[in-house]
Amino acid sequence: MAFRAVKGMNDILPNASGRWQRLEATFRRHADLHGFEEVRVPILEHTELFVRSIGEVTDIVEKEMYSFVHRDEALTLRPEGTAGVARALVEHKLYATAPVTRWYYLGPMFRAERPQRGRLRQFHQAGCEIFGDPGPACDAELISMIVDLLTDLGVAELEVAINSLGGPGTRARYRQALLGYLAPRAGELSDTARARLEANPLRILDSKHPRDVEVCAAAPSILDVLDAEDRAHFDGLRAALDALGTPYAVEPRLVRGLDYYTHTSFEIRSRAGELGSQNTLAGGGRYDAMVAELGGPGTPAIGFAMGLERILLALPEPAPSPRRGCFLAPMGQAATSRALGLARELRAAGVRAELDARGGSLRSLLRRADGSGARVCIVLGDAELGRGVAQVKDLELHAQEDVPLPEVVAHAAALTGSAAEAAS
RNA sequence: GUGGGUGUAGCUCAGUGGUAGAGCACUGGAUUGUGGCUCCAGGUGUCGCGGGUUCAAUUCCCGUCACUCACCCCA
Repeated sequence: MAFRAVKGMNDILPNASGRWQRLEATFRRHADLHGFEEVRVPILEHTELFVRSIGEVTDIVEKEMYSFVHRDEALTLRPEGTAGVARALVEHKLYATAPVTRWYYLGPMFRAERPQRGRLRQFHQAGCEIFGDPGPACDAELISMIVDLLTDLGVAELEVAINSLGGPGTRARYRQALLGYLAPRAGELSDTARARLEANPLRILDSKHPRDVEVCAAAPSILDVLDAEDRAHFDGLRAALDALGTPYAVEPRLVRGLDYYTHTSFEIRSRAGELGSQNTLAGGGRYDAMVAELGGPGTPAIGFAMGLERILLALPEPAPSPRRGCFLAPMGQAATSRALGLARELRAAGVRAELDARGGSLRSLLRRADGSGARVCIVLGDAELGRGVAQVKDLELHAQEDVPLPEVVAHAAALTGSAAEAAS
């Protein structure tokens, strides 16, 4: 094998693309139902955009971005979707057009991490962003939408975790409190956690390292230092989730790795399917400061992204797809000529039609027809041509009949059920 | 980036210090034109790559690469 795909960047072959299409269609439907419209932004952005929005000392920016300089321009393959979408909002001044903007996006993201189950270097996210609504009702609606969407798809064993990171003042205050607790215990922390002590102590809270978990168990909770406004928002979120009937768990140590979150942050996880330890299906939160940071007016915002590969891993095995369309099996030169025209007519009538002109015995032709997944096989040999008919076989019902050539299209359309779809 | 596991047919895997197998898949056939089940037949492998030990390596040793799981991180 001379060439391989780049590590961590997988092909999605036709045997899987059907599942992707269903997943994407379901996401689009739910997003549309909630009033979101699709926005498509570039995969490549100026490196500085991600540094500014995601945060300089985050792992993503420090070591996971595909960055390069091209003709004096520092560019980066997007590691997440929110920054580009927020940039587009500001660049086109769309905050001035409507008080609230609801956008969704879909597409590949890139992070240079070591691949493992549920973690790729090129992976796909679908996400929604709401600009201009300070919440917390819309925060809850977003979370409930994800739960509905995943449930609709068939993902089992969902759990919702929520937390509040408070506003900027709260965050600074909590940072000090946490540092006050952790610094004296630095010796008990893991190496990575200790290294993070100065730069980003909050991140130590969601370490999975047993030592860190133990140390953090008794750490002060951010929920205890929320100010009145933060608390009102968080209480409002909980009340709205209760009103929606969406179960959740409060996790005071839920921090997440992007610096831009304020107030609400959340994660949706599952233990279902073939998910490994990477079991966060969707995550998000409020980022009230980002739009201003990118040069726009102060605009509250919230959003989430979900990992499509992970959702696919969590999904149960799909039912085998039903037989559909026609397989044309001509035998001989004259029959092939006739079949060519027939196939074109079928397609014009909205019937999926596959022509196999390779010839062979009728047995092998039928085997191929069967293997193709077609509902109907149209056999056209010298005997049929001589009588002006085609043999139309229903591969599912094991029924067959000779049909006069002019009626074959209508007959096949009826059998495959394609006519109605084509007409509507 | 750190640690563990695994690399044999298209796929899933077995196997042995003496140059390799099964199942599935694929293709063809089973009274000269009838699919799925059944039966028969058919083929491919640099045994990941490089080096070492040995009369002899797919098997043992070292290195390397790839894949994979976990940490880390996050979707």
